Amino acid sequence: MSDKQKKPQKLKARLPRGFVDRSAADIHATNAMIETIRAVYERYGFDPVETPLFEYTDALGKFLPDSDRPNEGVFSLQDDDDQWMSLRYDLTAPLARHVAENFQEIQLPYRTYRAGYVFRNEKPGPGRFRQFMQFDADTVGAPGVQADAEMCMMMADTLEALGIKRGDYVIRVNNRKVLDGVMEAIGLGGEENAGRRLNVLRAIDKLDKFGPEGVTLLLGEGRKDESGDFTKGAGLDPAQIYCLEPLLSYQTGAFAVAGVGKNNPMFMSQQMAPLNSFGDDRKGHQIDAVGLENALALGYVDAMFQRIEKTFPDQRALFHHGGGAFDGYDELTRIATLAYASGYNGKDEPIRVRIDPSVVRGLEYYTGPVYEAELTFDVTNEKGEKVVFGSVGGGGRYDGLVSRFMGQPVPATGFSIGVSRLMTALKNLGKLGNDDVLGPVLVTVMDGDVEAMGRYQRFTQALRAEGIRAEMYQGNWKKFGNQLKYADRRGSPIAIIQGGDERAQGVVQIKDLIEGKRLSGEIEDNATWREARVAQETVPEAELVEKVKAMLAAQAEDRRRAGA
RNA sequence: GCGGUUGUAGCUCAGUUGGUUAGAGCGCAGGUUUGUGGCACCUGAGGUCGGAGGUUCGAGACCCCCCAACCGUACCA
Repeated sequence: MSDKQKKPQKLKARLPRGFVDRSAADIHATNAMIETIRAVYERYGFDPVETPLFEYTDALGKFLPDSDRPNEGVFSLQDDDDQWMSLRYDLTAPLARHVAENFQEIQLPYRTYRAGYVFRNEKPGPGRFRQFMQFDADTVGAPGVQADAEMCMMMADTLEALGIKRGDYVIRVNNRKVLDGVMEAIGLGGEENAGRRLNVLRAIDKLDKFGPEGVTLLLGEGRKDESGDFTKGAGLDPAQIYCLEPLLSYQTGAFAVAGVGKNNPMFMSQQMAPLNSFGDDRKGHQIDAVGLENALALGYVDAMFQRIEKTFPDQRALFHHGGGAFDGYDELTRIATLAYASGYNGKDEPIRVRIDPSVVRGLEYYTGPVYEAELTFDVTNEKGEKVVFGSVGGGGRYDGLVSRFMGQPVPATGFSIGVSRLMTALKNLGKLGNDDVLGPVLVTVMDGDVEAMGRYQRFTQALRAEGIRAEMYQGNWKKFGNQLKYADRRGSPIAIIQGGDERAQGVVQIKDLIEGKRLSGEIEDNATWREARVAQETVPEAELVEKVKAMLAAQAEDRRRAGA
């Protein structure tokens, strides 16, 4: 031991990586958002249900506990009976467990919603946390695509209820059967190719990030990123990539020139005259049923099928009645029809539910339609850069998830809204209250004896009884300046002051802190400022509450005018 | 996991080719003022210079290893 005494190392105050503390303003804003979303879901006839944050690990997914750590990606711990438990990473798997466990009591179709935190043990990034809130809605026990179509419409309604304008968002819809069929056709079917299929889906999923060129590289040999790091590709050959190309070149407004001939479908950009694209009238009738844009999208899918059929002629069964890819196409057509019939893609308004074959979405358990809510306006981030905000929620059909727990098939479809992420977007849109919560009226303490304190407390309670936020100063009352400083920092609108002089006369001082702050700009000298006692009124004790009410009302009116 | 960048006070950052006791602004605390917010002035607290080792008479700086954060990439059921 040396003579030099080291100071004891102070504990470092630090938040775990990927977690956040939430401020009062944030909590108020979140509550308001959740209430808005909830109202929409309720209107659609959905009922709430709540499940706990923990589930047995095996109920959550395909992962099974092995060694110390059951699996990456989830937070897990071992119960005292050695069973592995995990924090939920989404709200869908716990719902499936709930339904399976209470199957007797639940009336199908079961329409339900719930909001809550989910946890992912992953590397956090900007806007990505390890704990975040989701708000889900699901319909369990409804096999038809009308359930999926309704989910898309409800997502659209929800975004609009939150103040996002039509045209500033779009619900993009695809069908896993289409992607699965396409991959099967180009020789990626079967259990032995599961890994490659996953790689292909992952590559396509990065379309918005890397563009068609980047994804083409990922489908083939691989791609080098900015830092020089090389990402290995899916290893497809040129013929296979040729078949997948249409998925990559599809974009908002793109369409296929199917009519050039079944033997030579072409894919062109949106500048071409759209109606001419239907050289044969086989698709023409769809415009009346699904609207122009989705008719084009469906035509595009059809044209892609033709290209693949031509390249792999022995796979043609997949793309006709009874084939998987055709099923997917057919379901997409029906969703588009339902949306159009319900007025969701009106003639003179921006499209809301858009068929888009490039949507991949959640890689594992989806079995049919998948959908994604995307914001389409530009967002400026903290660094002043323009970024595309992208997806704020999504979902799809998961017919296999409940039946994992039971012997019979239980179809289900549902979606999830990323509450935190959507809130960031709403902030950027200015749709979310920068309106800070008003601080409490502060009853200051001039004298610290019990009798005086009792009076101050009585004032405070009288204000509270009228529904006014109020508090008596709880800090060191001897420093009076600090009391007003405190009120100022807290955003208190009004301070109540009663010292010995006022007490003797049975009056109180009511100080308008907001008006006072404004006037302080006009006073240079500190002494003058202190003497002036600006924006203060003296009223009899009995009129305290009424006067405060009047003053608050006047302040509210000022704010309203300034905001308008 | 892989690649790159960066680690100095609560925060944002200076710190010269290696040279005495590591600085500033903001914030915080106290005071001018035990009856009035802002502004001003005065005073003070606050540092294992991310950690360990090495080179050197001497390291915040140079070298090596480790750690962490950030960005990109991969994974994200």
